Amino acid sequence: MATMRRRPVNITDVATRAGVSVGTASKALNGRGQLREETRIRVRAAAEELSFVPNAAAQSLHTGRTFTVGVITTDSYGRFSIPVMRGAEDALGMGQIAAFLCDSRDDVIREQHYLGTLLSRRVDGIIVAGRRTDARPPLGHDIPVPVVYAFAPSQDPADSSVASDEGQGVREAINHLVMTGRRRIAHVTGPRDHASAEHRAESARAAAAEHGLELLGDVWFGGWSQAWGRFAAASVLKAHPDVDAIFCGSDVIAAGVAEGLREAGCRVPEEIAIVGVDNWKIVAEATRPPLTTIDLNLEEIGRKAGELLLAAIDGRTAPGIHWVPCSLVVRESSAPASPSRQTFTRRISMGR
Amino acid sequence: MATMRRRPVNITDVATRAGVSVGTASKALNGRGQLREETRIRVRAAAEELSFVPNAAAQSLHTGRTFTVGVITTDSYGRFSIPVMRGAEDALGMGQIAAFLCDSRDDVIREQHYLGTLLSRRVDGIIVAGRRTDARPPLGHDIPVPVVYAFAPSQDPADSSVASDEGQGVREAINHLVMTGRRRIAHVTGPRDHASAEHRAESARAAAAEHGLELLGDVWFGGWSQAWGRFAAASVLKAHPDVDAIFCGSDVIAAGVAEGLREAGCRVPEEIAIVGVDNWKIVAEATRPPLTTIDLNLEEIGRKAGELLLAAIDGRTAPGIHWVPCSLVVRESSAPASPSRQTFTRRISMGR
DNA sequence: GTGAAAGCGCTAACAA
DNA sequence: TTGTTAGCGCTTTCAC
Repeated sequence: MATMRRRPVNITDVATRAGVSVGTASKALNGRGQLREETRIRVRAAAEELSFVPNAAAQSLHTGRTFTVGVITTDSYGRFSIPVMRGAEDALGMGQIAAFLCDSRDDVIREQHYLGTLLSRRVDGIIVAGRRTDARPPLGHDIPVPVVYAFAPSQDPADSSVASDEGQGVREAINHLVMTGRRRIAHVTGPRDHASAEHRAESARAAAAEHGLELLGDVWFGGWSQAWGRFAAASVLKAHPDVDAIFCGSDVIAAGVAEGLREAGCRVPEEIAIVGVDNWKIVAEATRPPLTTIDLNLEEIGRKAGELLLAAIDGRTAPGIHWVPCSLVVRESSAPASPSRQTFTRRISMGR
Repeated sequence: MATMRRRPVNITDVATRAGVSVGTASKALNGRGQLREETRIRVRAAAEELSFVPNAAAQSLHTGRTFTVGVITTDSYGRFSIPVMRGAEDALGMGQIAAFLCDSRDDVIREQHYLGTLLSRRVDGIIVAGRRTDARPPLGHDIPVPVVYAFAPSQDPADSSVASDEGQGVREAINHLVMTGRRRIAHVTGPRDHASAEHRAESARAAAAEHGLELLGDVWFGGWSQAWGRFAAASVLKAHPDVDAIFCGSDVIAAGVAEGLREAGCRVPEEIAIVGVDNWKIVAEATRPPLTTIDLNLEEIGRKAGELLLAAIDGRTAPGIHWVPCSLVVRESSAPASPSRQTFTRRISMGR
């Protein structure tokens, strides 16, 4: 029930109620000092009856710590920041430390504003969760509390950052395709001027080269949309009728590719395998067939960031970028084609 | 750059630097009292040089206010809570008031834990953002700060809640379908035991009845998945070949229905119109054709909740459920069928 | 074992 | 116009 506001219960109230001094009450509640067991119990009972909740602000005035961290995210939509934050929360001791979530909406002014807000609240540290995978400018200079960058690393190598090892993830995806019998691999991805697209493309080229392969048509840059995926599927089929796998720069693109292939009468995964990136379940699991995809392990990134922040708060800083490996989540879209079927379908494809 | 932690600058440092007393420094910085302009400037300069940021905890000790509110969400995924929170933030004065975001992960224990955390931080108020649209148990009894429930209203009518007027939204959707020439409307939705599904279904029945219509096959309950939408599309077509509109309980279901219809060779919107619920853009805009859908106006709900909370903090409580109207977002999936084409397609459908 | 008192950073009332 | 002081809620010596 929405109750009338009243002066909060403080430790003096508790002490009075228990018939002791505030000092004693404090000791009793925090289990410090030498107290008679009976007293301790009496104080605790009084606190219970009055629903006493200690004032964290007053405590922090003393300890110099607030047991609060700030999380600044540039990702309004929350798809990246929520998992990161959740992981961070886990690391930060199951809520022993609370988190201020600030959504900067990718606006520098807002970000600085929030930085001020956080500093005035004397947070013990700050996690900056980005949306892009390319490095970002540092939050500021001479920030008096530790800062850890999550997902989007800081451009300053002296900062602590946690990032996804996409190179390794992409390599695993390509290896997986090759090991399940695919050799004619195309790569369909986002815009050429997005660092993450370019970076994944470079990794894909390198991974293919390790197997003595070249990507069909090098890289198909476009957009992050499902529509681009559909369009690209048709284009790739036309230019390379013998394609047997399409590695996509995102799950959304992959969903579009799956749709495009299906409409072109192409069977996935029998004729062509698909692999995406993100493991965004709402997309990956709803696609037909469900997508094999690279999970960026966002929660793990958040957890690692939380751990690094805790260590830094504790005085043990660890500058540089800490890479978190990706995991390949295998679903139906990349099931190996059986050899016999493979030959059969290949012929079909060739004749298209 | 990650800088070494050091004792934060306090107002005493500023005062010393400016050669005045702390009281004077306080007045200068807060623009209170009578001061010589020159002094004010000197103090401000000192504060600037030292990068002084006032300690909000110490301030709150005095004012009894923290200018901080808590937002407890049960929605781990963030799809509902993020827009709500963003709206709330707007209302809370563009960051003059900061928000603690606590993700209870739909767990009562966690929720109570966070409640304690928030109360110990002496938040000025709490917003509880739910995921379901049905009423939820109150956060607790005798909570010493105002609480406003957003999206999922409280079961206690004495509480302040902000909810989506889904009945109105559904009515608008059905009216839209009827006004664009549809008369044989089916309703495909989530599980029968979900309050929001049952509630939307009831509204759909009532709205249809206002036009003297009955829903085809009453209501098709199932799941919230795209797969159910696909399956349902086929079922509805089979049972009612003359269906000319399908109103879906969510955008995800609607996406499945669209897919199912397309695969059955049915053209949308020429033969059959589709309307969804959520205006979840990633789904609604990616569907072919893009979905007409009911927007629950989550941001507006958050904004309203923020306003109510501010008023309540100010002593002006407003118990009861405050309904926020939904908006119908019209896209291609419900474009009116041209009369001639309508006749043509009808015949096709009948012959299937 | 318990109480009294100082002090954390800040503001506001009062003194000078 | 500026300085001094009490006190917000709490913890922590240090006396008793």
